[in-house]
Amino acid sequence: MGAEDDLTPARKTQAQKTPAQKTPSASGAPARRGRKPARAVEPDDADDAAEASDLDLTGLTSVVGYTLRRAQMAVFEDFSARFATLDLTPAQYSVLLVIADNPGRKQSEIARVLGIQRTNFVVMLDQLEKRGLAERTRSATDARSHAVFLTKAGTALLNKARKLQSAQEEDFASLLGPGGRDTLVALLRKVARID
Amino acid sequence: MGAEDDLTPARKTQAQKTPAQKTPSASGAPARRGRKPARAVEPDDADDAAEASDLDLTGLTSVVGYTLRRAQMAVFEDFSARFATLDLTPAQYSVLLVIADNPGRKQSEIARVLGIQRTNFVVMLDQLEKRGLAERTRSATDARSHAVFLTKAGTALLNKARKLQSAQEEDFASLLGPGGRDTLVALLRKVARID
DNA sequence: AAATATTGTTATGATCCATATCAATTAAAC
DNA sequence: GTTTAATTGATATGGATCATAACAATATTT
Repeated sequence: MGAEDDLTPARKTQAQKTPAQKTPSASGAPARRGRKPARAVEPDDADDAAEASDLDLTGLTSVVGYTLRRAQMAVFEDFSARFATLDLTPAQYSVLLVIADNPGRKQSEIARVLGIQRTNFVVMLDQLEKRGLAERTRSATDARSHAVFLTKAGTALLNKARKLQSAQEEDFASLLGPGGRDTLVALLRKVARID
Repeated sequence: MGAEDDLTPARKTQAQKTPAQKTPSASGAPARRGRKPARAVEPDDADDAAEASDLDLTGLTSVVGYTLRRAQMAVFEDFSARFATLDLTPAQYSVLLVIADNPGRKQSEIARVLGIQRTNFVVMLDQLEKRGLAERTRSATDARSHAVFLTKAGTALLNKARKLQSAQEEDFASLLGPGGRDTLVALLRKVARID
């Protein structure tokens, strides 16, 4: 594929999309036809954006799949913003972490455990290798496979990344309460069927 | 402009690797964050992403972002399998649901509340309209905007979908325990900052 | 030795998401 | 009331992600 694509640190990372909400069009339009939200459990509302539109979202906000997707998008965005200075995507971070914890394993093993197709993992590794963060070495026992390691630079970058990541986890902890974060992770692991 | 895509209702619904686990019991060992599983002899582990390899994943399995992503992928896959007969993607289901609860609203409103760019929403609506599930009507008060409604067929399909969706939620409830599902949704809403 | 499987790789297409741009229309400024 | 700005729907386009087919080199099985 070649090309000197990477090195572009600026992904998108632009967040807020609902800054201003014009006043709901008057003209006697039927504002709401569905039923009211009638929300029961909601500790903290007192925000903007949410009430910006008076659309009824109650059909979705208690659906696991939908809240999962929205949460993932929000967390992904937050992650990207934090890691912009390191120019690391969430996927790249996960790769570095797994390599660090499992040095010398085959490409296909790293890819599989992360749920990445080994064919797509090739390009990911290419990029990390091009940036001098990871390296492939030929296995002595199997000439087909490549043993994957982190370079010194890769380890150094990963350590910086770990700190940013810890900060994010702490923010989750303070957002969700003491055991809230742990509970969330435990529930998600069950749903994802990892471990 | 834009070719006809395909009229074939049968999308792709790629190879399903996890054919809907209806048996949600599976409450085996909860949250083992220890070392390797020691792997008892059981190589016929049907599932691919299984931890057939003894790689160390502990660096990731307690990260909110990673577990979120894996959970979302798993749920998405499960959803797609369940909804294959209806030929509905999760995104399409969410659109139908919001339209049903908010009939007559503008495209841009529906899109915004779902976090979809209004430019991308155009194509989504095109497809739903082509299938006779939704329809646009010109607003009498504002010649720019289109009021969106479900057709009879759209309502009928949505009702079928709701049942499948309820079944999925029930499976989550039995997988995660009594209040587990509700707790998960509440936590995810906080993280996603919806409501 | 021949057939088969694994590993890394390339190429390709599909899907999703974001941006720039545009025409029609409405709202706001003057 | 005319000019200017904002909104709405739409098209085109590029990037990122993901899946599949095909292939060469090597290893394993028969």
